[in-house]
Amino acid sequence: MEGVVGCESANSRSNLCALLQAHKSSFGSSQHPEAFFLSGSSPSLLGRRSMVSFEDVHQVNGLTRPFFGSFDNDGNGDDELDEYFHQPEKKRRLTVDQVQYLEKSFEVENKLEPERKIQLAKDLGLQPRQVAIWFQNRRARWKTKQLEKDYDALHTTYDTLKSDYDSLLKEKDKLKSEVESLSDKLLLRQNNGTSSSVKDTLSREPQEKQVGDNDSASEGAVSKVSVLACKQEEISSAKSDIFDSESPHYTDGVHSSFLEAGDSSYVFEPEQSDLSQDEDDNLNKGLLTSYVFPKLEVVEYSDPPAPAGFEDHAFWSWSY
DNA sequence: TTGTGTTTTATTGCCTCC
DNA sequence: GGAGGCAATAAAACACAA
Repeated sequence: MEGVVGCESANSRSNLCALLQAHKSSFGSSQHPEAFFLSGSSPSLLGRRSMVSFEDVHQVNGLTRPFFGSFDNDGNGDDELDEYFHQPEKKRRLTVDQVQYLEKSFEVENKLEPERKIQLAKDLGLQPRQVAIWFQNRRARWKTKQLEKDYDALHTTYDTLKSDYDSLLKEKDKLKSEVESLSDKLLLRQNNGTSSSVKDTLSREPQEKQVGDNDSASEGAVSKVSVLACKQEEISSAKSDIFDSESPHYTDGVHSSFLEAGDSSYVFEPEQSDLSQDEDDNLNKGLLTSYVFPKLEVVEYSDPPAPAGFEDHAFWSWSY
């Protein structure tokens, strides 16, 4: 038989050992020590830090006592008590049944009111303190699991957003190069010495398109840029789900015409583009804006989420 | 069998609440 | 000031590969 008597000599809050010894001497052979703790004696007598387990009193030679029953006198008498009280302290695992019972109780309510604790202890043949410790440790495990779940969910969200962002970035680069090549073409046409002004050239272009003399590259660029605008709107709305309107990352109401800022890269990137340096270019781009891309508006977009991790982002926050 | 990593039980110290 | 909760940690029990 293994008994557990834990006495914390340094514990000023509990004079448990003295209590136990005093109580032991008062035990008759017909009275089980558990009755001291479970039959209405105030558990507070034990003090908060006390740890006295009688769970193994009935576990003689590997026989597990029934823990749902009452604490009947097993009739072993003083010898067993003596043996019990002189066992070295040993940590004992709860039985599978005890754990299952506690798990079910935990599912119902993961906090433990004093009455429930006493009742559980009674049902399981454990000390109230052991039940409390089990719940405390169980809450800690539950919390860890929750953190892992939350982390996984956030990571999945992050991966999705990142892949969306990457594909948009590729598309943006592709469109950027198309815009550049079209601008070059336009410049070329302008420099070829036509008698008409650039403006005339530009204003003629829609009619050319209407009669079928279409520049497929230009048309493609228009449609693709429109697609880009739509996608950016999607991103904007997705972002607004994450950042609130007061977020410094979101410049509410600040919309720019595409290329108006003289920088075709501003869609995602704040850095300057080479194109913005050329004044003639700017003129042409302004014309392009008013003609080729008259309705294209782009919400200014903050820096993309860093791929190397998302811990630093303000929107990754835990809530319980 | 033994070394090692993981899980479970229990303690300690600090904090908050009443 | 006592009771109870939590984080950190110790230590026993357990699992498992070599």
